[in-house]
Amino acid sequence: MTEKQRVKNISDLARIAGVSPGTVSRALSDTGLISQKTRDRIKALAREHDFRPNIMARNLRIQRTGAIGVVIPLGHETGQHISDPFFITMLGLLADELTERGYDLMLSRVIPTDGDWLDRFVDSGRVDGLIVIGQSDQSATLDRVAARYRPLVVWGGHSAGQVHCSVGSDNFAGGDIAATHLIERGCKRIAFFGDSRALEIDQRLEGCKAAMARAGLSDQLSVVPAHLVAEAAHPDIADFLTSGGARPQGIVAASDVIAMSALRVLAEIGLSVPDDVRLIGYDGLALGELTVPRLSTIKQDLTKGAHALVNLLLRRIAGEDTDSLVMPPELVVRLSS
Amino acid sequence: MTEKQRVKNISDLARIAGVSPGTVSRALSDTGLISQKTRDRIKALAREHDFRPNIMARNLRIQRTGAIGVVIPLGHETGQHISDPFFITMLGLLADELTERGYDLMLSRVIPTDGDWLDRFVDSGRVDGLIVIGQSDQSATLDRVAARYRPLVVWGGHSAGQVHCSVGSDNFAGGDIAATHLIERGCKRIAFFGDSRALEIDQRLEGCKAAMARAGLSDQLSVVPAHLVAEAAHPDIADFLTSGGARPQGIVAASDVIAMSALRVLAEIGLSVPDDVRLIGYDGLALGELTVPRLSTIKQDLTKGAHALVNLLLRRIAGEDTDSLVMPPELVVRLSS
DNA sequence: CAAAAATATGCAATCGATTGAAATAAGTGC
DNA sequence: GCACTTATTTCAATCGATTGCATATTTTTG
Repeated sequence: MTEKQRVKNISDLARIAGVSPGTVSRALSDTGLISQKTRDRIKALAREHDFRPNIMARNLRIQRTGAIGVVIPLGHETGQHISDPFFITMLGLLADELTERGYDLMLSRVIPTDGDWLDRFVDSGRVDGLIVIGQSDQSATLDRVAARYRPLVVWGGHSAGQVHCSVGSDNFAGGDIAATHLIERGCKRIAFFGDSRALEIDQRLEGCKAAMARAGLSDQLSVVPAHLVAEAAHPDIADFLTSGGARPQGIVAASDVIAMSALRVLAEIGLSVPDDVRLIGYDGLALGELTVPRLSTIKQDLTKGAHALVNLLLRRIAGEDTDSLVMPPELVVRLSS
Repeated sequence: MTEKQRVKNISDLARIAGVSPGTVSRALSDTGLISQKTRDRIKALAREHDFRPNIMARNLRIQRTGAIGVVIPLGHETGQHISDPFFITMLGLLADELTERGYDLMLSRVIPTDGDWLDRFVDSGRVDGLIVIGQSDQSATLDRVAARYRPLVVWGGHSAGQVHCSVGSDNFAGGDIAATHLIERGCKRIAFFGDSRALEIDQRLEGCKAAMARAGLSDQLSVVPAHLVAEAAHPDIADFLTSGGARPQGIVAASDVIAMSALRVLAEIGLSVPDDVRLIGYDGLALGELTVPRLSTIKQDLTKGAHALVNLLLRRIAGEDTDSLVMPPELVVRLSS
């Protein structure tokens, strides 16, 4: 009650407690060595004056920030904003994982204009480690930085010879599964919607191609480089579907959001899903449950992914070297295919 | 090339340059006083050794962190995750605004279990200011903390006598507009989908009630406390619509995501939108463009909102006192109503 | 009961950049 | 060439917590 003078640092508290600052520090941080009695007394005192040690000073001294950077590079996208629900899902999961482990999450969206964006972040000393969500078209940059900066993990595709540590689903397999599924349902002409400049998407496309080839339908695949951002994807898709070419019987969308765009365009031009056109998305977002018809999709286990990302990162921070993780994707058949 | 010894601090660089650390500091930070010549020389040297001043030390000395906390309290929600695209949209915009102004964004999701969650964050000294997205049911906590901690702004509803500084749209007006719109289209029985424990949602509901009262339809409004989280909202809505009560002619959903859930349930039970039931959402998310039929909604200008949040926060950090901002919502009529 | 061992606390250097005041160098006027 | 500004640069204290080492206090033990 009688808050004579605000206790602003460890020395103030030390004075009040009649001990040295060092003792207070040790007492508060439970670094053995201090008798139970004084420890309790100091802790009580700290609570009473609601004193919390200054984090910046602590960070400086122990040389860690307690924060992990989460970066979303939007290299191949001209659109300004992160509008893909995929990101928030991943972000929410990462926030959970990191919080649980006592780390803060520092968010940064980046539109890589030069090859320097990642270096700047890494060297800023703001974070103890970095999680990059999606390679976009920045694999080279990621590899270069990963070679000198250990605590870096990436959500996304895995490619042979890649230097950086990545976690993701097997995009090639996913693309293959998606196309195979459509083929099994009788589709011959298939369109792939997605911009293959991004690594993961390219891999999904390659998977589709493999499936088509196996079925002897290689020449039946059209590729539409639809934007990831919903608003931008719409015209891409509309142009393709109304351009008068042979109408696809099946569509593999590189993300659930693109699939939703497609769903709307199809409705607008009066095609029924799945009767006229079969459609399958990619990601397995909760959103896919809300569409009409509910969206078939290739599901990535993001919970497991976020968990793995954080695990690997912490091991790397500890100095360990870690392998990439490729998780199997899962076909979820709902009503759109 | 001959990187004899890594330059890790300002003193190392000072030694190389043959000047004092103070001079290096001033040269690098463009604090006048240093001759153009040495300044250029030191900057060149810094670039050459790619040296960047240690941020933690800087922060400690100048007593600011350069980071703004963004908190999403999920008080009234039992669901575990942030799955509302509204958040990512807001988050993306805030990231833009903050980055532009040289601040980092520290993300934190909180499930308030005690009344202490906000204090902990505020006192942690990790951030220079705090943006809270949505009051949830934590208005009291927000008011209490705002009384002692200036740099705090909240996205959400504004209520008379509120202590904390908020930015948001006029939820009451929005609810009123939504209901009025449906009434004008001939709806008499109207249902409101949303959990009114959250302040903003309660205000939207009150707006609806006002509109209904004006039209002499007060007894025709049913309220369904649907969850914000999409997965959880679905059964809430399905139960209501299939419970055999009089079917509503119009639905006001408290968010676009809830509206999407409703859209799906309506499709499942074979009701057509807008022919059998008219539906309007709230938020004005890009997502609403992707639904079939495209979603009518009450649009909040989130870009302006994010801009205002950051502006007000920075003014508060500077010591100024600021008023809350209530923005007018806008009716966007698409095809669902 | 003294010596040895164990435990508790204090002391002071350290992390790395910033900044007010003091010192030095350069420039100006007469 | 001297006194006097003015422009640069250096010095040293500071931000606040941590921690190796030294010292003081207790406890144990022979």
